[in-house]
Amino acid sequence: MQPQIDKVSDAPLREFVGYHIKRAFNVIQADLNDVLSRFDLRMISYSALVLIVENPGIRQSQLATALAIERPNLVVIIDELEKRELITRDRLLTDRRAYLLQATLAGRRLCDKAATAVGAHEEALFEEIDKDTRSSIVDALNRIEAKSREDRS
Amino acid sequence: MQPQIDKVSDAPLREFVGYHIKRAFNVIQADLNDVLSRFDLRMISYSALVLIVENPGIRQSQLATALAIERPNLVVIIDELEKRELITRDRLLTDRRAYLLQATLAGRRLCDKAATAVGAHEEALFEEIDKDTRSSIVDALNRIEAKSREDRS
DNA sequence: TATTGTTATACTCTATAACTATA
DNA sequence: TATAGTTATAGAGTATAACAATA
Repeated sequence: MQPQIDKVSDAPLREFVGYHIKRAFNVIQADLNDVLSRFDLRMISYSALVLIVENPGIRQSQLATALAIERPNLVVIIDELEKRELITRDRLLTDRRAYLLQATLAGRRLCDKAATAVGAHEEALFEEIDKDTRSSIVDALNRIEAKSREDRS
Repeated sequence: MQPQIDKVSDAPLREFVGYHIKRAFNVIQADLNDVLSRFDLRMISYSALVLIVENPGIRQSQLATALAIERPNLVVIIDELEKRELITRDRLLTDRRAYLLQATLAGRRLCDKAATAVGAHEEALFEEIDKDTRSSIVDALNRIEAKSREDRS
């Protein structure tokens, strides 16, 4: 007799918290990109826009570091935001190698609208989870992040 | 005067739990792939091997569904596991379109060794987080996953 | 000599259409 | 006609090397 499976069990993987984090993140990312598509943004271009709004005059290299992506991969993202006139890219007068990034009024407005939509989407996803649980989750996730920084040092 | 940024603030992004989940997941994935590279496995091929060990006789289409990847993308993963003689791929006698996947002894042994290493790696990452907090995190993540399933229905 | 931003390129992951062999 | 697995291919996302301009 050949063995056959009726219902697939992923029990051994469910033992790992990381597995649950991956599955939840897949859901969150799909939802988020769905929300952001209404503004012609993706997760990465939205994050870039938010950081430029929050940090007027940020350099491309600083932005790449903050987004944890390589400098070459940022170029096309910045190109697009600039072409849509959501940001400006000006030479730094005291160091003409660098560009300073700033959001335009249109950029700040789009960022606000997108942030509201993203916030509503988060609230819907997390509505069953009370504030205390959320902050203990965030605290735990921050500890994991910190863990990797201490490994690298 | 041109505005310049000394220290980049990602405060607006940190408001979103999803942002923390993404950052933590990046750390977990990098660490996990590092651990698995010792066994010449990646996250996806390890997950596939675990599910084949746990579900002897699983079909490729069932495995693709469980891994949440498309059938074409599974082929190359299965090819590699078969070439390494970690799994066997046999025709189902009652439906000669389908393949049944089973782990070999070598496959089960590698899976065990890898699972031990992955478990140790998880334990190190989560050591500061007590059992109760872990299970409340897993519970919350499961609710988020369930949320997306109810949206799609 | 080192750094900022850029170009070219490659590798992984993922998604879709179309094919084959079976049902 | 529908399904299981396959092939080919294309699109994201990400990584490295090498370049021009500037420091």
